[in-house]
Amino acid sequence: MATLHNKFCNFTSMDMLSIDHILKRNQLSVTDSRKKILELFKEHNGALAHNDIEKKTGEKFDRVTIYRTLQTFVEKGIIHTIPTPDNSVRYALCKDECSKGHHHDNHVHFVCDICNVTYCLDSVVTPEVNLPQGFKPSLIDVVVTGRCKNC
Amino acid sequence: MATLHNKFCNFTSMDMLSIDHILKRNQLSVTDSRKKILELFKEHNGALAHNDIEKKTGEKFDRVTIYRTLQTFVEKGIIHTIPTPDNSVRYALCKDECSKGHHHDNHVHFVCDICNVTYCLDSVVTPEVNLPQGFKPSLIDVVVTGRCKNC
DNA sequence: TAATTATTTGCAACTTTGTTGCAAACCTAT
DNA sequence: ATAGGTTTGCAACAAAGTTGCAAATAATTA
Ligand SMILES: [Mn+2]
Ligand SMILES: [Mn+2]
Ligand SMILES: [Zn+2]
Ligand SMILES: [Zn+2]
Repeated sequence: MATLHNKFCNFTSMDMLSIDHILKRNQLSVTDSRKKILELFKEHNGALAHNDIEKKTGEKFDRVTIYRTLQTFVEKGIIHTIPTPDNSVRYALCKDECSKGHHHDNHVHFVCDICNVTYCLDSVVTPEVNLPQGFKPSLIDVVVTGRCKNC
Repeated sequence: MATLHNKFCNFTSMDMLSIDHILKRNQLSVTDSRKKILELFKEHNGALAHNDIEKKTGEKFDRVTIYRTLQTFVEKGIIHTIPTPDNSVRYALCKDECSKGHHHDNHVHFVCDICNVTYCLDSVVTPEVNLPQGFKPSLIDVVVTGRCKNC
């Protein structure tokens, strides 16, 4: 397996192919901004906020483009949103099962108070909740705040 | 028990006293804006966003005052915040056990997709979550979205 | 009750975050 | 290589949130 080595990217060619593939699979044209933002999600182990992406890409892309790219990715089921107590939307990569308008990210999220990293705890399945009579759930978000394993 | 009847308020004198009492108990001076905002929370059965309060109070108070009042109330444990998937902070009255810097609102929240009302489901206690090794929870937010009992 | 002190408010000015329309640039397919 | 559809960046705007400070209000003291 060949490895690409330029100063901007420490991805293997397989990773690159997979990024292109994710876009194509979702009928999205392969553009610089979409590739770069997907790369960021792949290399960053945790969730990213709009602002994180803006910083990590430097001045490379317009703010509007980032907003639109994130929207598109959410719609296509490539990333999902995570509500947080401090009310800043964060985004993380979906598993392969998610698709256009159909998310299946039924895992618990953890936001570290100290390092501020947001984890997708894929192994922790969203618990059952017994709602009062008449309430019909369609989505359950569980966000745990505390001290993470690295802090 | 006497009842106050003017066009602005359908509160009993007991309610009014209790509003004053909540403020005094928390070492807050009793001002028009604080009384009015607390009143809104008492009469509205559900959570309110900053914007709801701005609308319901008309032009009566400055936007900044509302921001500061909500902050103060959260700090004192009079209201608590509710994270929502659409990322608009909402606030709801705490039970009496909450106090300065020490919230005990361990109940599930429900946001209706249709009428958009946010409920504190006081009877539904936050479920246990088994976190992976090394993660120490300090707060668990459970937000359920769906169709409410009135929709 | 009146004067004094401490707290809160409103305003202005500003920053950050998010939205929209449109022409130029880019990607894809022929 | 070209044509057609899509995406991007820009500009202009709207909404949300923050800060400093002087004036107004509430609490305390005399
Ligand atoms: Mn996740
Ligand atoms: Mn609540
Ligand atoms: Zn941490
Ligand atoms: Zn409803």
